Amino acid sequence: MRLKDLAEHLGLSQTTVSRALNGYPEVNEATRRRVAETAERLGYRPNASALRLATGRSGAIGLVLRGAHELGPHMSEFMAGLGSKLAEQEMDIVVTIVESYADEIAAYRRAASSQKVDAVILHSPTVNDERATLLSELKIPFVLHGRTNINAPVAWLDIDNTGAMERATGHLLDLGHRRIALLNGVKGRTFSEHREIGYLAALSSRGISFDPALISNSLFTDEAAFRLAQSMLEMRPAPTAFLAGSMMTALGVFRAIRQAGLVMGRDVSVIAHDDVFPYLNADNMFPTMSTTRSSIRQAGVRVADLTLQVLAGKPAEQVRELWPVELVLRESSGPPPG
Amino acid sequence: MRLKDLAEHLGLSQTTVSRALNGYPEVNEATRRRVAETAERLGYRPNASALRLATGRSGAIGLVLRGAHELGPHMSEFMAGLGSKLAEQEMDIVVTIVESYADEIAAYRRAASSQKVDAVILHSPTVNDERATLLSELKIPFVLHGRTNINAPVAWLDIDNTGAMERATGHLLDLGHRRIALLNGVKGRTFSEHREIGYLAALSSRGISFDPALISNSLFTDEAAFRLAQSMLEMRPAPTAFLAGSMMTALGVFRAIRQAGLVMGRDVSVIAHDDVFPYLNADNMFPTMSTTRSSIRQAGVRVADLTLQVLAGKPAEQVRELWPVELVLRESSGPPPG
DNA sequence: TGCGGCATTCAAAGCGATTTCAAATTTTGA
DNA sequence: TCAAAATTTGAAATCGCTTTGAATGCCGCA
Repeated sequence: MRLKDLAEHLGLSQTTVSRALNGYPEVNEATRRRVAETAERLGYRPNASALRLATGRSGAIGLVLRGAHELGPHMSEFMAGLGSKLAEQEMDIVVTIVESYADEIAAYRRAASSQKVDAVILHSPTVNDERATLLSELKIPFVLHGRTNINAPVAWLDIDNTGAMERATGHLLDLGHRRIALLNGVKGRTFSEHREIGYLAALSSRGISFDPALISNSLFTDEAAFRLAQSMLEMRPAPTAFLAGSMMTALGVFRAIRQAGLVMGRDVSVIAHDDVFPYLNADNMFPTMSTTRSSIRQAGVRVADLTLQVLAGKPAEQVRELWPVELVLRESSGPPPG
Repeated sequence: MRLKDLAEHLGLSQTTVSRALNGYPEVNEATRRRVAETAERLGYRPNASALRLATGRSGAIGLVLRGAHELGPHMSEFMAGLGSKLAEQEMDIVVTIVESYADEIAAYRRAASSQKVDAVILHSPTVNDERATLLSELKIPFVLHGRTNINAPVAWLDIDNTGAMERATGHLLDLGHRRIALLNGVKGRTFSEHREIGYLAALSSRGISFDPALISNSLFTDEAAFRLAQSMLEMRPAPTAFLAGSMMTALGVFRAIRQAGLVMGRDVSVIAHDDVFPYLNADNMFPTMSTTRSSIRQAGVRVADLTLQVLAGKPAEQVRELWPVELVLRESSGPPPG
């Protein structure tokens, strides 16, 4: 069923039918109703490719992911938020999986020249993210989930990682902890750097020196966290508290603590960053987990909003949001033993 | 940079340039090289919408997800596999997030009439899945991840859930367990039914009666599993073994066992189904987890393959694959106490 | 020399929508 | 009552590509 068929069926021109369906004013109300009713009854839908070619808009936003590590639980939560908002505008997400960084760059170039998507979401940026630079050079509208320092206006939404870590660390210090381990994300990512800055700020504001051996950088997997926590617990003096970068990390730390014959919340405190996974709830852990909490799904919803604003023409430099992070204290953190 | 511009730049017609780039035979080798080189140098890429309109192919496959529960860790692993294969063909995944079942149906209808995607992947089917029926009526090529019973040929790939559960249950029975709890997926899904069938088959083949109170159905979340396992452990006699539907489920069971003051692998055995998450490894749990193991990411890769075959014209009834499931015994399972 | 055959190239017709510009019809106002 | 204005409709151009069908030039062979 093409527009042409529908028009013939109605005894009208394509022009009029198109206008009727798209809500243009210059069409008789009776005609419009008749068109709408018939289109509905016949199940007419404009051909997506034709519509895109004619309008120049693709009705989709792009997400380029490096398969192995990036399409994990964080990304899927983020996508869930993103998609739920985009669905309201009948837009969808075009996911491109790439192997390498080079492929990722190529994917963006291709996206630009093939006009496959109207905008792109960029995530997990590095401190000076070349992809962001590339996207602005290519003039592809994009919104960054996170922050980066580049010489171009960037629309972004980020959470206050620095503030979150500063408060969590400060809280532990105030409880009397002196050796606090930071299981941070991979080096070079802005959020990792920000978290480290917050951590260091809390220490230095209380005049406490820091031990580089207590800071580690890794992926947020249960396994990596277990190994790191285990080896840190063998240090003498051992850390009395851990800051875990994600809930997966917390699971690994938890395991290491148990295996060392210690009890979380009594012998060792843990505060984890919680991106609010529906299937892994800090409140339902045992003991319940103290967290710095910020919903990544909500962030996805909002990033979708911002993307729509950017597409509507709002200048990138006016699109920036920094979200506060809650510190939620539960059983896994307390004063150090002794 | 349009084809027209490129053609003018080269002093050739659009026809020749198009043919040169698309590898048609009737073009001079020297010309082809010149075209290819210039296109590369100028960074020409065909406009995706125009190409799609002209060829009738959209270069994308669709995935419709109900936001909240479906876009979880399982789906993201599956997508990672799917996408890595599709990327080789420069195809991408169009993700549509919907709220309700009605929205999902509408999304398929829209996909059909707008020709937004070349094919669709259907997942987590029910025993008689109406969506599958709809898709075959709409004549949208699709591949099912899982199985369903409908009156139409369906291309599918599934794992042998029945066999897996039968073996796992049989193994526990042979170790001497008599009260084995099954924490199954939600009722109505084919995989849940298959697992229950396998479970029951193992019991009945050994002449052991089954207690319906030991079977539960829920989402695969840590929280639901915890609650269910907890209440089962309060039964008298309590189950001495658990079959956990996923690694998330296993985490909840693990927690319930601990909270009851019991030790996993000694007082209570657990065998979990493992979809092989890179961030949550059965080998790295404490104790290490016995599992029925089948990589969901690999399944994604293969489903992509099958989809391409279907698009190439292979009849759906010839596309069906049943994958065996490994039983991997580790520390979390052993003979019952006493 | 003339002609069929081959290798190349091109002009133009789609693909299915939107949109410009013009035409037809109805309403309005003096 | 009639011209002007407003309303409503339509023909045709356009978006950027592929593909059909025709044309061009060159070669070898009788």
